[in-house]
Amino acid sequence: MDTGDRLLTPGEVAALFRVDPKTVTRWAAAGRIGSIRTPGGHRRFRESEVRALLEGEGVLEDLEEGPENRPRNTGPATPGSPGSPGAGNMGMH
Amino acid sequence: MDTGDRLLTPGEVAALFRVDPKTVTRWAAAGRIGSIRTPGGHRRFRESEVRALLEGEGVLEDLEEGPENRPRNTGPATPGSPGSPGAGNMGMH
DNA sequence: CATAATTAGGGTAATTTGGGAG
DNA sequence: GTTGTCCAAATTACCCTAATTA
Repeated sequence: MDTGDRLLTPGEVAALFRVDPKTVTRWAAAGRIGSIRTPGGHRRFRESEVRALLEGEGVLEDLEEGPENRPRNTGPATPGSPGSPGAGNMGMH
Repeated sequence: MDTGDRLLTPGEVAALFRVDPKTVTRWAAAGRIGSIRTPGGHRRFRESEVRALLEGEGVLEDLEEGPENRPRNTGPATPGSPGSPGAGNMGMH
């Protein structure tokens, strides 16, 4: 079961999300994303978790391995993403 | 499961932490991780200790939003947990 | 004993960390 | 409330050659 337990560096995650590494660090500090710390203090993120966050909730099994991005969903109209119950963690008011 | 008393090579530990073998060696040199030296001078690390350090924060609790996903494992607690004998790591500064 | 792969050692660049302010 | 950039410091990654391991 290779769920992709590879660990990613903050820079890798930042590049995936198109944000600054500092922002990724803040997500980890806020507990919004799991992080593994090296004995030296640096953080490592799980590829599977990052992918899950990137996909929102698409539980598709796509094992791509190429730099190219898979073509968009050949499906019909855009599903929109109305649901996205998200639920997650936000709010905190 | 065995407590993992096997000895791992720097390369193995490096792959687990997604770091360079040199970095693992540096951890051992800094006393951040216990290391066993071979008569030749190479270092070996304990699987149990490495796993203990690998325990990251992660999102242990379910933080999902999918109504159809609930791999809740109410199984009995794991008896006989790894006692991690002797391993008194914890490098504090 | 010989070969291939890994590891150790030193040194320098790149990345990451943490806090502060916009 | 979140994100991006500034700073200084620490940690990590890659370069090399020699020794050890398998």
